Amino acid sequence: MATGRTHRPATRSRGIPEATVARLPLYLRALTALSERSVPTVSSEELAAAAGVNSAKLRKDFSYLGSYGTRGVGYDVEYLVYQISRELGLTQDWPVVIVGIGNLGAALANYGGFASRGFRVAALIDADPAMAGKPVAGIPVQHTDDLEKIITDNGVSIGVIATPAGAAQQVCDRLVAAGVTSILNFAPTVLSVPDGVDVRKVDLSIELQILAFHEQRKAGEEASGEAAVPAAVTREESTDQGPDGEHPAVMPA
Amino acid sequence: MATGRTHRPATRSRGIPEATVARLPLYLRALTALSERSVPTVSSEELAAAAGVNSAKLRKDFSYLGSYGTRGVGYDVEYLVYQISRELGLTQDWPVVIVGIGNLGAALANYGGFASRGFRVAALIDADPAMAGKPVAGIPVQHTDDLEKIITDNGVSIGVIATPAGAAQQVCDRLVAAGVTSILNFAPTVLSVPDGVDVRKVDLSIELQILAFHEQRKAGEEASGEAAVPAAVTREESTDQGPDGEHPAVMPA
DNA sequence: CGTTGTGAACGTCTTCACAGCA
DNA sequence: TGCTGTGAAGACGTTCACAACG
Repeated sequence: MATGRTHRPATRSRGIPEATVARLPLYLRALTALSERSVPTVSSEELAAAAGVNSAKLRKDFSYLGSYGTRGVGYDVEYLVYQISRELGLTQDWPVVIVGIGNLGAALANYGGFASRGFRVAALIDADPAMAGKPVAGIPVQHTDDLEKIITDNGVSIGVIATPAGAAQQVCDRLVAAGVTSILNFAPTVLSVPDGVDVRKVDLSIELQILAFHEQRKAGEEASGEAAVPAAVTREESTDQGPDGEHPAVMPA
Repeated sequence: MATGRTHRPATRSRGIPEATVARLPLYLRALTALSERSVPTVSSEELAAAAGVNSAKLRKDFSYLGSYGTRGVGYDVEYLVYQISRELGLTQDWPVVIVGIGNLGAALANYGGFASRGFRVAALIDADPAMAGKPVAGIPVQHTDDLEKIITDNGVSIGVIATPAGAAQQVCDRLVAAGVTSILNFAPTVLSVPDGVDVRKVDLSIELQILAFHEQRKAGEEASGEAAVPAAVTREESTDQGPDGEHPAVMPA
């Protein structure tokens, strides 16, 4: 068990809302696609459709960044790409280390989506001595012993943990001690980090469990009068919900 | 561009809040760990710490499931494991197909976290004829041509898409047409699905971009009076935020 | 005229604080 | 007494609807 809590008064100052930040990469991706097709301007309606959100939300999001649109016309694609990139900090280069080069770590190392944004895989690190020196995605794997030196030498501030759950906290502690202040955690563990360090987690099995929950709901209601939906096409995340009266009978074990 | 929108009035009926559903897997994992250590009961405070949330939130979450605790004592670990599993639909077996057996797909096939919950990898599917028959994680890869038959024969309702972005929508359409109603999408694309189909997406580069945003903020404020924090340990997601006055000067391209 | 930018209304999620119960 | 369960308050996020403006 860890030490004291700092209570964190959630001083969300005059910054961009977290929900908006989480959508900026989506907009950026849609805009990049438009840019590649040499589309010069785009309306909030069109861009929203491409990003899978509704247009009011998109306009509100953009309003936090500034007034980058032209009334009656829309947004200049190139300009917006630049502004969002800058806001996200992607105009600079972020060296990243990946720790744990198993199946997942290797997949991450090979993933093209990193390099295309400002991320550069500076090093791959694994605890298995047999892996050392072997190239994965063209980058030689280095041993965990050298973790601190690798972080320092490369000025790494973002680390990706793709180790088994048991090793994750220890790796995390070492990353943080060496100067990493942002961590993307793929291991199914809750990481304890000092104040000022950001952790985001991606848990594959959690996503499936959430789907299972909704799937179960659907199955339980298939007989209900509901089938009258005209099979229209919506975008993403339907979170469909027919009427359901009660909790399914609470009976003690 | 897709067809009409159905507007979806967000009829979140008398169900469990989505935010709560998203945390149930976390509680379940923490509880499973306690169960393995044969801990009989746990307080909201302890369990909350183990799951990385605060205790008020946890109690509120559990209150949506029913009154499963004992005042003055806490929660019975085994009983809660059962109740949450049932609520999530994990007491039944969910056959899952993974489409796109590249680095990521292989990592997913090998991921132990699926089998341990109620998920069973029923089939691996890839478009590359050279992959056909080759076993990955002990399961022979099958060709995309047989997708519909595989779905039907195995009664699959949950599909995982780990293909390149370009193939994702097409694969999605075929999955849905064959009867899949829940999709976990790893491809960096917005999927269009009919009403009643759930899509959840995991985008590795988006998570990194969100980290970069916060990282940039930290760097911009390092000189501010702030360093006086007593290095206390908090849990997860600090979302640290020092004071920041202005948007960084809006200058046209 | 068409589209942005935004106040105001609304809904959802989190946190507080304490009554109620074992 | 100690911990759960929950109303009430507050923060946050989304949507509406329209004024502002190129």
